[in-house]
Amino acid sequence: MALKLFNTLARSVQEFVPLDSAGKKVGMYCCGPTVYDLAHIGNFRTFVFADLVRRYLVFKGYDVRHVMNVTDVEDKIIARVREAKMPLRDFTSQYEAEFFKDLQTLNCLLPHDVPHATDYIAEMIALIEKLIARGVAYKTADGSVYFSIEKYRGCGCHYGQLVKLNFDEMRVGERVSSDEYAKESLADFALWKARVPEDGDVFWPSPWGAGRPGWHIECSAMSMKLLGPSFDLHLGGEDLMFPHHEDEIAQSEGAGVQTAGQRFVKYWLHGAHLLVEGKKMSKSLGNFFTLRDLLAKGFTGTEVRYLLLTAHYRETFNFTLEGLQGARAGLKRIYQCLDSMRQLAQFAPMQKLELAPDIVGVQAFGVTTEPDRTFIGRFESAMDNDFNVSAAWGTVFEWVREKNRDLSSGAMSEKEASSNVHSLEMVLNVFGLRTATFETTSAFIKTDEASITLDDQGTPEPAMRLMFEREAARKAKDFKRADAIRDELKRLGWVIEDTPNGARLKRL
RNA sequence: GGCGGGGUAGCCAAGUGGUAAGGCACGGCUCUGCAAAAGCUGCAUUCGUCGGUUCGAUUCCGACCUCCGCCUCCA
Repeated sequence: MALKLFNTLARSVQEFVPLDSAGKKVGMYCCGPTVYDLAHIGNFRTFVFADLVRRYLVFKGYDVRHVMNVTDVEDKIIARVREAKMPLRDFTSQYEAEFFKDLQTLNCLLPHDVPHATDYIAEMIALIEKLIARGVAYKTADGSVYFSIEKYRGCGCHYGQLVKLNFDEMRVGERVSSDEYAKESLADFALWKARVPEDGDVFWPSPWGAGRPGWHIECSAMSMKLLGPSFDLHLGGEDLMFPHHEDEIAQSEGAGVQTAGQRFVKYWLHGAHLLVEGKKMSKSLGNFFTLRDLLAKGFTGTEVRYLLLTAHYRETFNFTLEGLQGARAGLKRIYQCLDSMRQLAQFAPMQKLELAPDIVGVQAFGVTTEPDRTFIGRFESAMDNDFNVSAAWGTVFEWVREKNRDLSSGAMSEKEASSNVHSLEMVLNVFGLRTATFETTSAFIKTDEASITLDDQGTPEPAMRLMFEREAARKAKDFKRADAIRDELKRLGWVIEDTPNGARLKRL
């Protein structure tokens, strides 16, 4: 089955065919964070989507190289650095650390490369020199360098590939009075900005004098350095289409480094923004959420991730706390099913957060079981259709109901359970949601005629003791006592479930 | 003003020229000492409005209403 995706370049859905002649290697670049503040939930929608794309490509058998930049020099950062009176790196590294912490909470795989803009100044300068040499960039009197849209278009290049632009409204020769720089045309954009006093210590030497890079050049320089002048996928939020991505194309293709007939990027994917409670996020509306805000409300990264992955990436998504509550319930349903099947298949407790995105097989009874190909196939054809996660979840929930039915009627063998666990974990792994069951299940008492055994998964002593006491009370038909213990456990944050095989303790 | 994306049950959200997936919430039932979990079951004669094409449209076309995004700060 072939993956089809919406390529902004073509404004249509296209079959994904990697540039690699072997059809195996895939280069993927995602515009990363600008580290001047904590990232918000909207930013993470984009990064979680990128992570999904990567995981799905790996699932499809591709060898993916994922690059995500960190923008650590830029106007807003410089302004904040001045306020904070801190060295640039000290300032940006604190937000960068928080960003990666959040990314991990959301169970996003670390990109293979995380280039920092400030580490690639030399590459940017080299690229700018190439652009000047080819006549599509020019230096101004103050020592800045601009990209000339007019010259670029003059060489037969197309500016306006991702968005339709109306050049009649971008009159050449006009000046924006607020712009302190002297560029030839309004549409031109800065490749290199000459140093100004407000920049403080933030500047680098260059052939045109001290200064700092423009906003777009870093992505061109770093992506081409790490993935080559032509690569497969470039993703980012929809707002980056113009001007950021458009300018990236201009700079990268304007340098003439691609081989004939090749583009800078073959497929551009843009994720839609999200609204919070139906409105654009803003601090004054009180609907501005960082990940830590949501964690403080008692939600987990897993739940947030799941919610972000329930809607199609090209649709505006309305993020609400009510939705998050619903996400919790839905996810719980899936994990409950997985958990019961694991129990039946007698798997060892799940190991903590595993970062490898590929899952080859699940071990049970010393053998690797085969997944349910029908289910996986349904999931795959949904995802192949431009990452139609809603349809994919539909197949998952239908399958879960079917498995629950088998589970309760006793129609599922241990071996089938093992295969089903394998199947569900493969799918959950693509969503980056494979790892969370250990958060819910913690202890299980098996109550045979002869003995009581405990399958402990790190449950604290008091909860376990109460579970035993309740089990004893139930055997003695002292239900009043048993119910009192259940309430007590609830106060401690545990819910107890009586199953045909014994009691089970779960985190609330 | 230009360009683009939407409006599907209480909420979220797929989808198709042939009569509306899935999840959450809610109600009933089964199971249970009681619960929980799970299962079964009920829950949009209808897909923003009005026209048109068609044997048939939520799906195609047109107009309108409305929400949102981008138009050089922005995931």
